[in-house]
Amino acid sequence: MSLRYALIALLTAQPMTGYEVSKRFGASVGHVWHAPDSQIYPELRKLEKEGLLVGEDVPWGTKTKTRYAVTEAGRQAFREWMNAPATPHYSRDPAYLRAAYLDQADPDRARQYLVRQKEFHAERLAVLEATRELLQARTHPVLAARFEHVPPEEHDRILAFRSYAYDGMIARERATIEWIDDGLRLLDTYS
Amino acid sequence: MSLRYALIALLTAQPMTGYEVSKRFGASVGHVWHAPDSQIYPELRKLEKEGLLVGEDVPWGTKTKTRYAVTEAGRQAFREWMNAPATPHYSRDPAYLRAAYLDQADPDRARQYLVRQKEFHAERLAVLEATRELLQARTHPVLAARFEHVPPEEHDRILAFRSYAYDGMIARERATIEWIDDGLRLLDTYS
DNA sequence: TGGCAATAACTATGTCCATAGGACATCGCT
DNA sequence: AGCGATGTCCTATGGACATAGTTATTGCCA
Repeated sequence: MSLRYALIALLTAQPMTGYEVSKRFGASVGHVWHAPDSQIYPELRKLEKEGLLVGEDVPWGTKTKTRYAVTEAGRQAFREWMNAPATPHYSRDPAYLRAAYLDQADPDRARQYLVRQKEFHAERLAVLEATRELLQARTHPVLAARFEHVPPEEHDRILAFRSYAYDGMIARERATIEWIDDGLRLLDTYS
Repeated sequence: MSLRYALIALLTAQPMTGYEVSKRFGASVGHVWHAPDSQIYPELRKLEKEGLLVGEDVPWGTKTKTRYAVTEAGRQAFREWMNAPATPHYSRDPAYLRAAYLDQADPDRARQYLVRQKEFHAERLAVLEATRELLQARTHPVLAARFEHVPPEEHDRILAFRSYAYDGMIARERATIEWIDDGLRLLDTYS
């Protein structure tokens, strides 16, 4: 259920075609809630059918593409979702499952695995930190587009919460990397 | 794909019926990889059909229930999975999405939301810490069952990696709780 | 011994999501 | 004018997962 709100959130910055959504998604809300094209396009159409988005046909070659904009109903639905009570969420991270049974793996493979994991998380950390910089500098394209039609006195507040989300993700990545280092040390101890 | 390995891992401790699996799951591997009954029962049958588990019929009233045990093929599949290269994993936590747009929520609702989230995470933290204690004391039922048929010199190693997984989850919960506290402070600043 | 709670085992249904594509458009080059 | 690279838009398929049930058995005690 979160994808739809991620899409609405993105489209409140500015109207976009499906392709633009799918591109910008990956560099903004997508950090926070990843989704592939194959989910984005159908969901956009579904949201249009439900009246949370309006699609405007734009000529494209001999065909047309659709530019989506958020409707008032869409804004309302988003606000309701934001104001809804919290629902518990089960974390399901395969890394913990593998970690728990790392004693069963070949120690060298286990080490390779952890090193690779560390690389993934280091890369993600770098992307998150870079994006956070862009936000702080107010040059992030989606944020900049949003600021163009939002009164300046709200800018700080918006920026503060966007950054806050990134802070959480960055802290998590850092903690994960430390945890992986612990795992490598554990492997050294027990092999 | 992880559920099946979580189930195999659990069943290597001792053979169990579907019901036992679904109960014990929640107090062990389930912390690491949550799954409801409706996924567990079909997956067990699928694993049996693939030969990774054997089911033995046990009379139960006028009917029978099935007690599952891991086959050698099952152990092998598990080892292969443990030795496979790491695959990236997209984190998808609705909490970050909501956090990013908390400026859109009614401040009181936002505060309620964060407080509730904090409760969830505090509860989960308590469960994880308690389970970790049980592991350390070697009184955790699943671990105890496993130790009965595993040579004593391997006990420490197994315990170390189980604890390691819990350490990671505990660290994550602690970090999340701190992050939520930051969010509450942020709300105070901007409202 | 009849009833009721707790235990045990399982199913149905729909949505979410990942993997893997397919098809047309535009641009720059030769 | 033709060709390939890249950009744009979208689909098909199956498995994973959540929510919400159903049916049978056992134990207990009034």
